[in-house]
Amino acid sequence: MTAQAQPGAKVSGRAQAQCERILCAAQKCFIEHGFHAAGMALIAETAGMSPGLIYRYFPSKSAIILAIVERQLERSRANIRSLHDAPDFKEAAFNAFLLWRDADPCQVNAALFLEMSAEASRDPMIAAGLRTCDQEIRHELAAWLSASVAAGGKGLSAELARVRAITLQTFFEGLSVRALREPDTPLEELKAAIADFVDGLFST
Amino acid sequence: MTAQAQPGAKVSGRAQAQCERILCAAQKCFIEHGFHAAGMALIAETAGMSPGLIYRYFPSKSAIILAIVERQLERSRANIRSLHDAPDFKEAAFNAFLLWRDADPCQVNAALFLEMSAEASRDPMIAAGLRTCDQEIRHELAAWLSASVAAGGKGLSAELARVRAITLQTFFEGLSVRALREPDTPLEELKAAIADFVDGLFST
Amino acid sequence: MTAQAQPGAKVSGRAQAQCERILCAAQKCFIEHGFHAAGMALIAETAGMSPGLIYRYFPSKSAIILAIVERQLERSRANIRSLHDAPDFKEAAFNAFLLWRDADPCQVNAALFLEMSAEASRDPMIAAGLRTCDQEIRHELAAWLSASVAAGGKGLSAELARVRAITLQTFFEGLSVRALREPDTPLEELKAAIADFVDGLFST
Amino acid sequence: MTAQAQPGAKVSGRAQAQCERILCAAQKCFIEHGFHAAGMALIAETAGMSPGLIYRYFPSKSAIILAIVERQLERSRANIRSLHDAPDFKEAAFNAFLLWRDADPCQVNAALFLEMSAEASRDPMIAAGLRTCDQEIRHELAAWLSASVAAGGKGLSAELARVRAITLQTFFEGLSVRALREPDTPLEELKAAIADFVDGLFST
DNA sequence: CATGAATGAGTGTTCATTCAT
DNA sequence: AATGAATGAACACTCATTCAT
Repeated sequence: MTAQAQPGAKVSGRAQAQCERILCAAQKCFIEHGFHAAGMALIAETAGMSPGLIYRYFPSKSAIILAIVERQLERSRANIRSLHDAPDFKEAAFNAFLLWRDADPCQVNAALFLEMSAEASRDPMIAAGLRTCDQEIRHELAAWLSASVAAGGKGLSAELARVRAITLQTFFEGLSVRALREPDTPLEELKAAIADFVDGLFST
Repeated sequence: MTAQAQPGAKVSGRAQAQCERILCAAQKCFIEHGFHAAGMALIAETAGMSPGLIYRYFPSKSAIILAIVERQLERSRANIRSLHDAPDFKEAAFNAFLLWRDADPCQVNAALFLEMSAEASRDPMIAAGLRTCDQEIRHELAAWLSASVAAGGKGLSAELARVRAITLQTFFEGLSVRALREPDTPLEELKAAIADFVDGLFST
Repeated sequence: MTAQAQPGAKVSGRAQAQCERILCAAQKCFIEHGFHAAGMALIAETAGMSPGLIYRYFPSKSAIILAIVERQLERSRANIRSLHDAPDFKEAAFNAFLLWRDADPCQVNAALFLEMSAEASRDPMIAAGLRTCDQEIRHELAAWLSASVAAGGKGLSAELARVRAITLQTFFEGLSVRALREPDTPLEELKAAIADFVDGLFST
Repeated sequence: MTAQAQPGAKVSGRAQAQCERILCAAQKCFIEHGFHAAGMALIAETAGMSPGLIYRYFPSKSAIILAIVERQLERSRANIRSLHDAPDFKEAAFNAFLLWRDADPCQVNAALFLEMSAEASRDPMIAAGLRTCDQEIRHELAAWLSASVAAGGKGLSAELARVRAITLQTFFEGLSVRALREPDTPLEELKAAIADFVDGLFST
């Protein structure tokens, strides 16, 4: 019961807490200024530490992005799993989008999502990380779509589930772009478009 | 009526040609290396001129992006208008995506599209340009959707046309993200997803 | 006759002059502060230009050292060839050492020589450059030693000439070390040691 | 007489042991990576202690080099004294060089020797230390050279002994440079050059 | 109109040194 | 006595932009 209090965990806890501080600060800076414009000095200042200290925890700037991607993977998985219990998918999708758009600075959000996607076209490590992340999320989505209705799923055939997972993923990624390119789009319009999309797919 | 009678136009013609050369070169470089990694020196070399000369036609690197955005607007409008004559929307959508993904260097493509979207979150001028572009495209789409079937349209009500234009736009933007994050996705899978999406929206 | 005035040579002349300025400044800085302690900013300031401009002419700091090494090679060769006409080798050797020790900042001197040797143990490119330089100088020395007395040489057998070239080279390199480790050694003592060394080798 | 009776000495003994560990580790690191490339962190790790602890025994990185120089002085003296008993100086000189070139990590060797010499041109404390070291070694050499043949010496006059000590010292320093600049020189060539040098000096 | 040499502020990263524990 | 996390001032190098020619 007191296992959490063991000294080893304590030490590791300190390091992990520093990593958290750095990742949160980096996310905030990347969102506000973009990946290239956010210098290590700014990230360090935001994290309340010196630039040099960051390199004790991450070997490079790219490694920080990579860590953000990997951290996000688990969060996305949790979000998708929560769909199993959602009474109305249309509502759930809209709420997910809202969270995604206006996430607190310690969550990946739409802006950072695009920033990372753009960076992937240059940095192979980031590209690989994103690819893995996307695949896992798609598998999770397909699992939900092919689960029986009784189990909170949609009861689709395995084949259709795979295709529709792509369709859903694509549309949600499109929403991220929308949020960035026309941030002042009225929410009702987006809600209507989401409804239009979901109704079409799951109408039968 | 004769060209010689308009010396101003002649000069303007040359200037416009230079602008074209710069914009094409810049697009090529941005697509190949990304917005930040493509230096002005590379753009100048690609355009076959000196770096200094670029600044005679564009006040800054951002201004070049802006011009690319605006130039793309007209092209997109033309693309959408061609939908009126397309026999099968599903097929047309897939072909549009292919062009978009593998565009020749003088066309905006998926990679550049995301690059610009990400940049917009920092540069207000680019943001404004993209917003205008998106709106015009959406209006064009809505016009097509609400046109009568006889006129090559879809005969939707004005209200539904507006919503569905957003839905379509969102999905296509999502396809851009897909193309960048998982470039090796089999084309058949994407084609199936596009079909899944279009079938759902226009099934009735 | 006016070939030197051709425009091509003029342009190349400008670039070469800049290279010279950089190399001279770098040599001065390396001698005064050492290779690592002499920052690019200091070299640039010494050369009367901005740091960025150096990189138009040399791709890296190491490349500057390499260029210095290569430039020195030709100078050393010329020095050795002048031995053919020297009436007294003992005198010539001592004078060569004096020049070497107190060279003007645009000549490699003892301090820079050691700096480069030490750096070679880390930078393989510099190591390769120095190796080539040493070999060429040794060959030049051997050629002089095996030339007939009538031709200003020493008339040694080819085999002995090769060995003795190493002996001479080694001793001269030792003089560089001496000049740095005990700079206030009386010149007469060094002159006596040089005489002792030369007398021994060429006594018969 | 008992160690316990001298608590001060005990403490000093521990401190001295720590100093030894640091010096050996530093020498190893300097030889393997060079003076500037060997960081305090690496030295600390090699010595099996924390970086901070080193500063309890040495005020700076330069102080470590200085201590290495001083420690080497005694070792060199011992080496020279062993010449008294050497049957063949030529052989002894070659063996000394081999040891010098491939010394175990707790001995100063050729690479470190040059590293220190180069550093001396900047750091006055190191320069002073090296100067003292060189003088003592030269005196030791001169003493051997002027000792009677019966005593294992060379029986030179005091004056010639002083000069020849410089000659010998210079040549050996030159061998260090050779070892670094052309490490793949065949040993036989160096042996021949050493023989050439020694034969010349001691031929009569 | 056109050049390309020149600028200089800015980048990610390193490392000798310090100090709270 | 000992730790190792933390500092911060460097460093080599880049690149959008300017300007003398």
